[in-house]
Amino acid sequence: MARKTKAEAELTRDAILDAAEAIFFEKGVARTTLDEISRAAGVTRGALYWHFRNKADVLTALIHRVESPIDHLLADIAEADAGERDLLDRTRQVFRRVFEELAEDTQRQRVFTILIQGTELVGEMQPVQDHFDAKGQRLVAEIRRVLERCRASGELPPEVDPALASSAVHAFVIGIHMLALRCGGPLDLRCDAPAMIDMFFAGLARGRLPRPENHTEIA
Amino acid sequence: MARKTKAEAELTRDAILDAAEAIFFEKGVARTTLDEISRAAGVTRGALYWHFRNKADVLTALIHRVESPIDHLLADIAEADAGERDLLDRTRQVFRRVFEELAEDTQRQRVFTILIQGTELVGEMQPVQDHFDAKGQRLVAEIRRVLERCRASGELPPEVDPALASSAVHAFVIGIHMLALRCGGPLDLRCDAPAMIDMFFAGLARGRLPRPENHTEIA
DNA sequence: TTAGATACATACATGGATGTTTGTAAAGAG
DNA sequence: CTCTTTACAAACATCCATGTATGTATCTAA
Repeated sequence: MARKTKAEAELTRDAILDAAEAIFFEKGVARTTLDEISRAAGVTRGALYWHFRNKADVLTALIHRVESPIDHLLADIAEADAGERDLLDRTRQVFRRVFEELAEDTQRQRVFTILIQGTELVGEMQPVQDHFDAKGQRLVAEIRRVLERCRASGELPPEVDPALASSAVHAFVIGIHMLALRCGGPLDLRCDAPAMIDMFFAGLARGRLPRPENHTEIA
Repeated sequence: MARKTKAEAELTRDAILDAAEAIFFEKGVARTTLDEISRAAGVTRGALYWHFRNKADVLTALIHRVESPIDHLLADIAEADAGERDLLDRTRQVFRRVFEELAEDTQRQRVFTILIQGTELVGEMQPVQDHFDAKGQRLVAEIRRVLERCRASGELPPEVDPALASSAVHAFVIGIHMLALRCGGPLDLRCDAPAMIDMFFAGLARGRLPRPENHTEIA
């Protein structure tokens, strides 16, 4: 085969990564073969093994293509930290921007989705995934009804949107699960998680707590 | 081989599930072979294939062993909904209990960890996972410093614990990513995510917003 | 008591993905 | 201009996990 120039070689490398990103995204990493990737990139496995050592190497290269958003966050926070006034509000804006920028960057979205994909539930396990998703939707709907009643009764301030808040509760609960259960999870289920729940609900109620004797400690 | 009685057969089935749970937990689903599972259970693959159709069937059986915590949640919320007063506070207690009970149930913890495991980063991808974990820790530390300054300056009420709140922000951000990026993600990055960030920070500040003109809309 | 079903173990058949090796035509260095 | 290196393609070797088929001893029901 005709040897390519350096620029062309870099082009095929990118093509391989693009193909891997697309196939990993829709089939999951474990169920994707190196032959599929190279074939989708218009080359053979020979090319792939020239540029990468194995599948894991391809994946790490994919990750390195999108600069870590946490780095981004850290830099922005440091910048916000340098200012003098409205520090909290500027930090809020930093976090807003993280998601606004992620919304524009579909490549980063795909790579993150690949990394997040739990247990490769795609394929044979798809019904399980769908089942869990449906349960989540029902949960959000229930919480929303509760929060609407709370706002009507004045337990919740009127500026809190029940629809948004219910989704927020869902996200919060999911996030706590992630941090507590995933490897190196720095969160303690017994102590941190309940305290964080209290904090979140106190924030929703703007700090207006009900009767203090109603607070149950761990039995 | 001597045929077992029904009770004994059910025992080997449980042994297979126990073994699968342990090995899935430490090696991930994709990198675990059915031979490992049956061997760890003290039987051969013949027994496994008698009780289950394939690996996915084993995994679904594992999931069904722990009743869905979302069902739990839904039931508890419905129960709380039935009451008359302090609805918000009782809902808060329901969510507290979810994590308190999860903390006691190590089996459910393992199954959930198996399901959550992202892209089977175990094995060759472990350094990537560790790298991300470290980044997360640094992020929490930075946020904590910012929140401490905010509390000192009065932007944050004194009852908000910066250490806890920083971890909460982390969990919240992770959860939003999950809901927005994962299959069937019901969250919109452009609209919902920033709004939820605003809501969270407003809750931290107990609704005390800074200058309103400081709120940036999506550029 | 016996015929069939059960609960496995064992052996086999197969594919399919990986890693490696070899071939090769052109690029690039001197 | 040639010699080496590059950037792959193509063929090979190998293994390993899966699925299935078969064997078989016991349980169980009639």
